[in-house]
Amino acid sequence: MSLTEIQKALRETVRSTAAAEFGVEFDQIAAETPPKTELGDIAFPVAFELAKRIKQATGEKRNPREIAEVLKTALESARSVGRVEVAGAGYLNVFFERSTFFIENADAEPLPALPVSKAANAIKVCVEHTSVNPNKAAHIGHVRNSVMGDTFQRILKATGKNVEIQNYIDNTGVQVADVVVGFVYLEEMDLAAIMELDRELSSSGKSFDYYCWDLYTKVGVEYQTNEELKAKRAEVLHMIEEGGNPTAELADYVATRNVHCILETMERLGIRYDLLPRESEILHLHFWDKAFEQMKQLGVIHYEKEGKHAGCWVMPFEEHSGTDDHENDKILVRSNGTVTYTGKDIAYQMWKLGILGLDFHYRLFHRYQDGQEVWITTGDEAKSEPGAPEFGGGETIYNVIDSRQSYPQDIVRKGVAAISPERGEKASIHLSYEMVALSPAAAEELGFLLSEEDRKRPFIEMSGRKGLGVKADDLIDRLEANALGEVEARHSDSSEEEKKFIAHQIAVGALRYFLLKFTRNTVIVFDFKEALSFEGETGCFCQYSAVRANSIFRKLAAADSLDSCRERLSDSDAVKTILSSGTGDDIWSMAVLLSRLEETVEQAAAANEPAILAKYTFNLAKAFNLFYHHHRIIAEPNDTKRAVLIVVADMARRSLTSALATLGIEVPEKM
RNA sequence: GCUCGCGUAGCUCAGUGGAUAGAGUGCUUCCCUCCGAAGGAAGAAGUCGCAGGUUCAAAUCCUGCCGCGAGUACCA
Repeated sequence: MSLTEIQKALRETVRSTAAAEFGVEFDQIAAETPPKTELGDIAFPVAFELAKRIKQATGEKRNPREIAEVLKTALESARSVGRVEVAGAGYLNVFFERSTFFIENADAEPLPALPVSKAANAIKVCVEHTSVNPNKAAHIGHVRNSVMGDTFQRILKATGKNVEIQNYIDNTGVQVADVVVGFVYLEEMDLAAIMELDRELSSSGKSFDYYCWDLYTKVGVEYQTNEELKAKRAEVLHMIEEGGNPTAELADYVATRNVHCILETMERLGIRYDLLPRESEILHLHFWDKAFEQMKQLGVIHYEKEGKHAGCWVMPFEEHSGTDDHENDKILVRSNGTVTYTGKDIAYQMWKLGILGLDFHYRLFHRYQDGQEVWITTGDEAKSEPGAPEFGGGETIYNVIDSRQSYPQDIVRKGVAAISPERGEKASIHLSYEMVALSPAAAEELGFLLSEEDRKRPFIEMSGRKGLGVKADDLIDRLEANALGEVEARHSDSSEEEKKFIAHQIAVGALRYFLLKFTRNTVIVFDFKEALSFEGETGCFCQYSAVRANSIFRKLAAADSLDSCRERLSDSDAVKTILSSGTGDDIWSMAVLLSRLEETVEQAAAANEPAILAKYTFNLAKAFNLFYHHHRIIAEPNDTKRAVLIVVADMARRSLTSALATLGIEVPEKM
């Protein structure tokens, strides 16, 4: 019986006993982990709650301790339970039957569902993340989005879901238009010239997205004084939206090149996608028209004849104002007949949920080195390619979008729920997160001049338009260089290739953990020293702990092979003695902690919070370091105890490796 | 104005109503003849923003206030 199963059974015991003995129905049984191993393995503060409910129901006053005693008897007869204590005013502290649990779980998989198969009965969910405007290189703020989304999809897969990963490409928006304005009107380039430039850049080791980053900034600066240039933006945007003209062709080239660059950046971090849905197709395949039709029919939106919004199609939205004068109704179709971004987003969300009644056409966009495919949407049926999986139609849709967009996300969720009340708002989940900002010092370190006012601010928002930000590839490069220095100092005898590979794994671990250790609603104020650190609460610390654990198994004597150690556990009395001895608590608490991975993953999935798993992983690594320092594992003289220690070390390294893999972090061969 | 988020150790942050509020970092002092020191041990460091309330029990829930941030477009 795994820990999760035991917990489930115990909760059920409490629930049914409360119902049978006291006639009180519980839906949620609170359970907690006691602060110390000596206080038990799982605790129920449920007697207090019961006392209150009995009083409410019957007026009868019952002593919590007395109630706890009744529950105690029931819990004691449950499987895997050693003993139960009533502590304090009425706590129920449950102690597991240690040796039974330990022997049963010695070779259990830490996460049964990893890696997940696309089983036929698995629930399909969609996760949209990254969605960087394809007009420049990704910066560290974008990476927070991608790492969050990628980690969350790994967590969902670990809970048995069939996950589809989408990266939305806004290839017809103003940001792309701005860079196109730069190319055409500042650089005076046509498509051929841009393709030539692209070739020159790649042959000199420079990247297209970095070039666009600078150009985008240049356009932004120029707009401030050049009204004529600014007027070109609307013109260019219109051409791009319309399609089928040289400007649109040029824009498509620029956007597609940037998408390739961003995919390469993310691949460095182990982040991949299944599908790239593009805005151009949402426009050209008339997704909005279809959604519009449904919304009109269902009366979700209405045409405004007078007032502030005269001539527009609006959706009522009162959440943000106390008034009922409809001032805050959301406009979906402007008075000139064009659709707003939010309108398009509702149509797109409907497609994701499989309730739009339209589909994209698809073609293969990219194949990763190991053969995994990324597909992209196309509006031209003739260009669609065979072999595309079925996309969209998720049971639940997770959108990883920063918290500044929670207002439009609210509207999308409510709009979609109004069209499909049976699915409701629960089907759309906004995984919001706070931005990555720069400390004033970090901004100056990047060479930006700050005003007096800015210098006093707690942080400064990154801005692609201003070119203010830490580019993802730059930071990964720095991390890899620093890690390589450390690897070289320790393993000068390894091959260059191997050293670089290890440095890469460490760099990815450092960056991913750094972005995951903060909870979603914490603004990360970026600090170079902290982000580049390999000490303390870092990915590197967790990797190092797993590497040490692995090294134990390289030095194991033949007689102490894992199999023979597990066999030695069959002497359950000897195991029992060891686990109940002086150092037994220490060994036992390690075994319990490492068994909590599955529970933690489920908790992270339920709370939509990857940081929960990151914190657990760090605590597991720390606990293993402690265990490692307290016990001589290989040199332990007692045969059974040595077997127990080796088995615990094995369980710990497998749990740690699984936890790290779910965070998208690999364990290097050596460090 | 309204909506949302935040305020916990010098700093950066964890903390599903439950037991003595915890990490990392910084600071002081130790520990490699050892299964790898990217590590470990010990110490100092707290008015959980303020004031009320609910509760057997509040950092956690409710109300008010103070401070900080974001959002509140016929932009995306």
